[in-house]
Amino acid sequence: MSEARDTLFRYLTMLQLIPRFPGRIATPVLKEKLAERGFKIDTRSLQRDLSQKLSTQFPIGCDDSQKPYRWYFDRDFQCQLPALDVPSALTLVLAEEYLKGLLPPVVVGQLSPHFTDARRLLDEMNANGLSQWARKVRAIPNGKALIPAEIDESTWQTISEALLEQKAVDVVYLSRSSETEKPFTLHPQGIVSRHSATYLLAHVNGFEDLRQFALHRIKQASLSQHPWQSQSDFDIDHYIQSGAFGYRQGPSDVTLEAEIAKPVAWLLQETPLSETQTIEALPGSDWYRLTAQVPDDQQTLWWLMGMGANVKVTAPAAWREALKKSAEQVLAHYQDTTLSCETH
Amino acid sequence: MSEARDTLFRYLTMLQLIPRFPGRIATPVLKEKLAERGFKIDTRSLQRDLSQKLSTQFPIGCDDSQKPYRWYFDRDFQCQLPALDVPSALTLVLAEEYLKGLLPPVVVGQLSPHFTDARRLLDEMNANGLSQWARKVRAIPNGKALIPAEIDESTWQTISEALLEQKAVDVVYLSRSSETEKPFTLHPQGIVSRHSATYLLAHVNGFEDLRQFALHRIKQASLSQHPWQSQSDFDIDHYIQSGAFGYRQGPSDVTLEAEIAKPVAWLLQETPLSETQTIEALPGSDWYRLTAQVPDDQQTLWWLMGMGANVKVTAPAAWREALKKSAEQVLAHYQDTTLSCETH
DNA sequence: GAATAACGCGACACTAGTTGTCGCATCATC
DNA sequence: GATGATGCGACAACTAGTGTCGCGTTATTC
Repeated sequence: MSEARDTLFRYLTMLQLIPRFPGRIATPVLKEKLAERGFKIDTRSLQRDLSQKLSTQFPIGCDDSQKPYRWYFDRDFQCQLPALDVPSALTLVLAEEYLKGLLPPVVVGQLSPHFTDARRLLDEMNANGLSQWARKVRAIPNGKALIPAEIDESTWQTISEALLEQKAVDVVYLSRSSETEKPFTLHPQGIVSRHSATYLLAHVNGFEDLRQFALHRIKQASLSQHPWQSQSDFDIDHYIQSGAFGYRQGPSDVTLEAEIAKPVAWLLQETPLSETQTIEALPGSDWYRLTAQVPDDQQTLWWLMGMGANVKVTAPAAWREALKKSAEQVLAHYQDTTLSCETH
Repeated sequence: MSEARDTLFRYLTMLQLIPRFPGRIATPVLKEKLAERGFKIDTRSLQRDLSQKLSTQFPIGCDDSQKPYRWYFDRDFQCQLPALDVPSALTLVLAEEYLKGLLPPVVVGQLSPHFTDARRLLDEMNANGLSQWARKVRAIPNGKALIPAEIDESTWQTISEALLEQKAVDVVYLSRSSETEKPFTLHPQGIVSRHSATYLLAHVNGFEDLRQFALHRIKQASLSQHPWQSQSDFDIDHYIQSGAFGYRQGPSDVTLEAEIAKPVAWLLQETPLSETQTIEALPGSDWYRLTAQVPDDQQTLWWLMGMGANVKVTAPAAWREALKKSAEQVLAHYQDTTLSCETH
């Protein structure tokens, strides 16, 4: 940085200070921020740089409808400084495929400059007769992909800003129970994304208890004037494990013991259930004995349930009973049409 | 670009041409590439720019152990041109949490410059007494997260490069069946990431059939001298749907009809199974009737299975039978210890 | 609604940085 | 050991960046 008088570096700093489109920055504000960073420069020079140099070389726009002009980058412009390499671009493409099924479209859209950058790079290879990456890469999601709930772009922006900058928000919320829209002032404490829905954890203004607000049921959101109300001892992991999202989790891991069929054994050998897993063949059959320290949570139980007849849990007893009971109940559903309760 | 003589723009181009650390670029090569892009400049100027301007202002290193000097960026340097905004940074943090459970660590590491960039931005807010983002954001994965298989960094780089640039690779592969390491020359056609494992689809040199190679069982990989052998009619979606990954999928969607318990109804109202789903209350109970067009695939069946007693499928009949049979088999497993086949 | 301050912009002179060229030293390659 | 490629210091010509001033226009304020 030395004398901090280097033009190139100042330009780069300017480019970093100019936000992407929904945001804008006024000339005097820019001057101020540059000064903070050691670039004390005449207003005139700044104006020249913006209107003659940067905006001709970069996709930078100017809102000149009111007098302190406001500058912004094109919505989807992005420039990686060390350009993306091929492996990173491929990774981004894979990441996008996964995330599309997990996060609301708008949230993934937040990253679109990154993804389009990767695609552009791969497309350019394509121009040289290569790649066709889109036909070569697939991500198969880990479970059934429900359709992520739609949320509003400005909602996401407001909420995430409020959460991270510790501000309160005024929202209009469509309550689950009453089906009516109500205004609230919320004090955000955390965000949890689960399945395909995303929840804000917040206090309602004036109350002490923490509540969940599904982002897709927030109809309007804006930063509030209220001072932010914090909960000093809030621990998001503790909150989740206490069962707030339907994921009870025992305080410590449990030892899972099960007999598993061959395909499951193969699967687990490659992508283990946990760090401490052991698998040994059961003599005289195609089955294997699995032992693993796993978290005592709903996820694991569901996974076992999904394995169906390929897994036979012997411990812990609670899971064994849960699986059995679930099977009985399922069977009961179908019992009335077909009489069958045979063992095989 | 106008005269293409603009210094700032040329500097930026240089910065984009200099790769991150494992890669390097020699001065004359850089000159050549700049010329391609319209910056015809004297070698001397280039040398000056590198050693006096860029490497003093940026984390750029120089390997001067042999004479055409080679330049590279610090391994983890990254510079977003329009800097990240808060919502994007939060999204990246969420994305990282999800991807950590889905992709091999090395592959996620490929994106670490992006993630560290986001974390740095949020940490800087923290310095102003704000944020503490790490304690506020969680992603709960969609299913049981198996531990992603480890793969080698250079393996990922080589394989992804080979796939996208249409080159053959020489690998040493630990075969699943024989448990011995064997050398192969592979002609990559695609990559599929599923659960927590990633597979390369490729022809073995001299053969016509496509085989799957788990990346974590590739012990060594290097670009091969062999010319790349393509399969013109290869269609990755068709390949997956033909059942290659255990995901049989019927050619078209089926109509799912089921009775679902209240919690499931709530879930599906917010994050639907499909675009065409309808849910209506069943009079006289807490149950609902669900109708939806869903893909005829294993994923959906697993999801239904995971719902256990909260879902009672009435159509298609094949699924109904599959669920029933699975429940019977599971029950059979546990039958020997507890006698029970009651309906309740 | 008029005064005042803020902002954008053209012009100009001055300064600083950039560029190509040349010469020489060093290193890789054959 | 010769040849050619590369790095680097120096220098002069040139280009581009900079601050200042003045004027016209646009917010802001009382």
